[in-house]
Amino acid sequence: MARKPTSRHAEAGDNEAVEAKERKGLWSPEEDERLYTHITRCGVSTWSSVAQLAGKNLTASEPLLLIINHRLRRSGKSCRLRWMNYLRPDLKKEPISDREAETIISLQKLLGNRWSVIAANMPGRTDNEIKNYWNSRIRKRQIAAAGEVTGSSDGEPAPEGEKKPVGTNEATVAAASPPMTIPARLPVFAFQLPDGGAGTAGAATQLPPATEPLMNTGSESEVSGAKDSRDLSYSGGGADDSGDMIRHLLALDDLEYPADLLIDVPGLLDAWDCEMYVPCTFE
DNA sequence: AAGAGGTACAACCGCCATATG
DNA sequence: TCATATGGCGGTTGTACCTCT
Repeated sequence: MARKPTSRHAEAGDNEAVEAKERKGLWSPEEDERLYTHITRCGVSTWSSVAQLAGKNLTASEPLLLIINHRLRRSGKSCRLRWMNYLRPDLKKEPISDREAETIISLQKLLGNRWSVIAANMPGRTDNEIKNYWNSRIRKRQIAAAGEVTGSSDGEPAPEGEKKPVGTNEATVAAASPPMTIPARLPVFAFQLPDGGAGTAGAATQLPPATEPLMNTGSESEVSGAKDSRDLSYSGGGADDSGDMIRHLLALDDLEYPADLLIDVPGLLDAWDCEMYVPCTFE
């Protein structure tokens, strides 16, 4: 949710002409536009160069001072953060769904606070977003639930703020009552077998647990590979909704399957949302 | 209506890993 | 091999906004 630029923006803006210092604080719409325009047109070589060049698309005849004034006085890190967490066109704008919350809980249990890895398996979501969600909602609820278990709580209901933003399943799982339920295959990728009709959605549960692939994301190249594969996730009821297709959820280590078997639809969690596989108990 | 307190979220900070010269 | 630059990550903070009293 974009917040309205605050007075801090105006103050900073007033000083822009005379102050060449690096800016901090919330990004103004103008800064966003400059950064977005620059990256979509020119891409990113290095973030520090983006910070210097964004907004510099002025003619060579522009006075130097004008160029400087239009330049983004943001650090490369700040530019990267803004792009990754807010401006990227593939980001989902809608609130985190119940299913996504369940995924977050499951993956956090598996991986700990490796938010970037968790985010890599949730297309359209950023590590920052997931981290914030965890810290502001799920963790508090778990703490509250733990308090109830130990009897230290006076039966106080889960922290309200929970105008029920997430589902009851999530609340149940978050109640710190193992064994928790997680999918047999983490919903990373989906594909369609060529011999349609030879199985059911439940077949997914016969595959081995997918704990390994997520542990294999040690290198950045692997992680970026996962990003590239996001378009391959399954959407129940797609164009070819014959109903007798076999759809299996794949994990990162299953990518040796021919690419043409992969169904090109957006949204990793669509498969989850369509309940095309059956969760199983995981110790 | 106004203030207090809570929540959600954007952004910063510090550390670490990697790349480059 | 070392120094420096850069990018990435997780933890944390600051604050706009919301809800309650």
